[in-house]
Amino acid sequence: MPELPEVEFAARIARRAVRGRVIAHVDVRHAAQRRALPVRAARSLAGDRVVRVERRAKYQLLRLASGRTLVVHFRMTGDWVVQRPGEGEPPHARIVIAFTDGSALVFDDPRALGSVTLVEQGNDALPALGPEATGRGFTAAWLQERAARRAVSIKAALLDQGVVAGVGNIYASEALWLARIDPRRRVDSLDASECARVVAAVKRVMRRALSRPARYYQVGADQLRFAVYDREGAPCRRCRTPIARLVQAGRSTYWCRTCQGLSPSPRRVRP
DNA sequence: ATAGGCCTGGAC
DNA sequence: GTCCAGGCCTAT
Repeated sequence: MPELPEVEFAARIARRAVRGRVIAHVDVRHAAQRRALPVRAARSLAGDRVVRVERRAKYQLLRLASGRTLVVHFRMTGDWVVQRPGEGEPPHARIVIAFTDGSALVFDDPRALGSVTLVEQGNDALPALGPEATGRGFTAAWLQERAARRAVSIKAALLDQGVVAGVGNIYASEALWLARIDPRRRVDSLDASECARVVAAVKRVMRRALSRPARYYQVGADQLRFAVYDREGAPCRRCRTPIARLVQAGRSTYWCRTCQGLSPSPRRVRP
């Protein structure tokens, strides 16, 4: 589900639910999660306190009073469930962070691909990341510089977290449609004005998503949220051409062959 | 640059 | 049963 806007939304939920609370115990319920958070590490969390919750790209950082950091990544299907005292657990509870007041923050993750890791004070909590997709540092000049002589598509470049952080497969397609850029274009073939269009479009789709707190993505649900994603065969909102799907680097890309053609000047048809 | 792996559930 | 899925890492 989650790209930058959804993770931001989740971080706000976590912030409200856990800031200042003292951890009673942390239970790791799924063997796969134990690779990232071994039993020893989980056990060491008892008695620590969450002092604040930050977000960077698709990561959430739970800063602890001990100076350590819990780094959370939702991957495909992770999410928080806030559990009040006495409430039951969600069906796919993978990691339960229980607090001394009886409440809990539950990492719910059907596919169990997400991760929670404990990073000691002084160690890097995160890998190298490009500027935030919504940030001032993400500019046409930056994109062009990072794209120089790279033989990847613009679509793949947008998914590269070292180029721009927080964009995922859905909003990459959405942004390229908005910018009217063919997703198959080599990123180093974009000129300055095309880069500027892409950057503006990424920021626009991110901000739009941030302004409507849609927490979940569900296949087939709420088609109105997306212009092209998961709309193969449905009419383009600009020109009525059926939306096409292609696979790039193993991921689906949705696009409009007319609006996003390699040649300039797409025709526009009144809706 | 691409395929495969991690996992499970839902759609078909 | 088979195929597909919003992410990211590793190996080829």
